[in-house]
Order: sequence, then structure tokens, then C-alpha cells
Amino acid sequence: MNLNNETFFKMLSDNTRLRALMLMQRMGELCVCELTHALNLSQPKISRHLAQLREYEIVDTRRDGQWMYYQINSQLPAWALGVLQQTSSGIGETEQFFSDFSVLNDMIKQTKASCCS
Amino acid sequence: MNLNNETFFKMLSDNTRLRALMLMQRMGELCVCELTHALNLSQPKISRHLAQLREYEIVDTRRDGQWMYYQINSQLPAWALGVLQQTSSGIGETEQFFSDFSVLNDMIKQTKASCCS
DNA sequence: AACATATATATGGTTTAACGTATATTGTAA
DNA sequence: TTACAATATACGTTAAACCATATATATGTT
Repeated sequence: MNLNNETFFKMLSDNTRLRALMLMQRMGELCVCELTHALNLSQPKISRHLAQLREYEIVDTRRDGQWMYYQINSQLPAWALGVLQQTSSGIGETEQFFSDFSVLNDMIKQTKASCCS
Repeated sequence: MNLNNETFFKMLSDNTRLRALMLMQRMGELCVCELTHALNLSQPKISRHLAQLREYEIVDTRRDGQWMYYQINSQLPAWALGVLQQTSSGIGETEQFFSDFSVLNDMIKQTKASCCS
């Protein structure tokens, strides 16, 4: 794939996108409503940021019925995957991100199945 | 030190700053005129971007006479240094960056000493 | 002191990015 | 076909980033 460095870092430079990516990095694929809930942000806001990540092929998507699942694009160059990995292990335990994970995990436990109520 | 993730990636998301950082990553400390020459950009433009990098403590500086030397801040959190390292090894050989290194190396050879003519 | 070199900052204009709100699309189920 | 749930997009506004040009500061030299 063809990744532009500047674009790649621009995608990481917004906190909403970074939080979403960190969740995907750790949890694998996630649907929009899971992200919306975990990050506690409006659906259009999440959706617009995810559209950008998809446009630049940082993530790829899979539709399952009404749900659209997003995950980090495994075809990214190794160095870019490394950056995401390094970032995740470096900041995954900071308050902000730790809280995101908790909210998401609680949600998953409650609904038993994968997605929103 | 206290590094904000969003800010860190914002600093990497501009091509001028990224090119400068990649040069510092590989070459160690560099003065403004070396960067100006290697990147072939106007002095105020370089200077403004370096000021941002310094403001957010991505780089630190050392004055030597008229020259101001910039280098990557070794006090950055390990994950951030890792990101820079990973990025450097991942994109250092792409055309743009390779060319920057060549120009800088030619310059250093010519002037024998460290800095500008 | 006067001047030159290296670097930094200020100003004003232009472009890009983000946001909230409203609305459209797509799929499912009755 | 109507209704609903999940997701995507459009529109208008606000804020932030970047740039080129001009000017200021700091250091060194004569």
C-alpha cells in the first residue's frame, strides 16, 4: 500500500482518532456504536473521523448487517504498525486511555453479545 | 517530562518538521543553517518550526556562538523515542528523506568543519 | 562603534481542519 | 410498505495552522 508519512501522522494527531485507534489496537475490530459509547462522543463526530481513517487506509472496514466494523489495516507498512504498537504500549495505561478501555469492557460484558443494546 | 500525545503527533504531522526530525534522528545535533540548507527552505520557515518543536520539548537546543544547535530531546518518554526511531528506519530511505541526507552530507564534506560558509 | 552573520519573531493573509446540527442512506424487521 | 436502528454525509461556522515578507535580536569581527 501507499502511505504518506505526513498524512499518517496527521491521522494520529487528533485525540478522537488516536483514542479510537488505541481501542482498535488493543481490542481488534469495533463497530461505530462501540466507539461512540466508549469515547462518549457524538455519532456523527466519530463517523466523520472514522471516514478519514478509512479514506487514508489507516483502517479497513467490514459490514455486518447494520453494523460497520473498523479495524487497523494490517496492510500498513511495518514501521507504521510499529508506531501504533509502540504508542499503544506507551500510553495505553494513561488515565484517558485506560478509562476508554474500561468503559468499552463494561459495555461488552453487559451486552454479552458483541454490540449495542 | 510531560508529553501530550496529541501534541507529539501534531509535531510529526508537518512535513517540514518531520524532515528536520529525521535529519536530527540520524545525524544528531544540527544548526539552523544546516537544516535550512538541507531542506532547501527559507530560514524563517525553518526557525518557526524549530521553535514549535522546542516549545513542546520535542527537541532541545544549545547555543554555540552565533549558532543554535537543535537535537531530539533525549528526555522524551521511551515510547516517543521509539516512534521516532521506528519512523526513521521505516522512511529514511524513501526518496524525499534520502535526498535530504545527501544534501546535508555533501555540505558537511565541503565545509570540512561543522557549519555554514 | 559600525557592520556582518545567524537566528528569531511579528504581521497579515490564506488554507485547512474541526465542530454541531440537520438530514440522508442502508439494512432489518414487522 | 412502513417503521426503526445503525451509520454516513452535508452545511455553515469557528478556530487553528501555515506561509511569505519584513523586521528584530544576538553574537562576533573589524
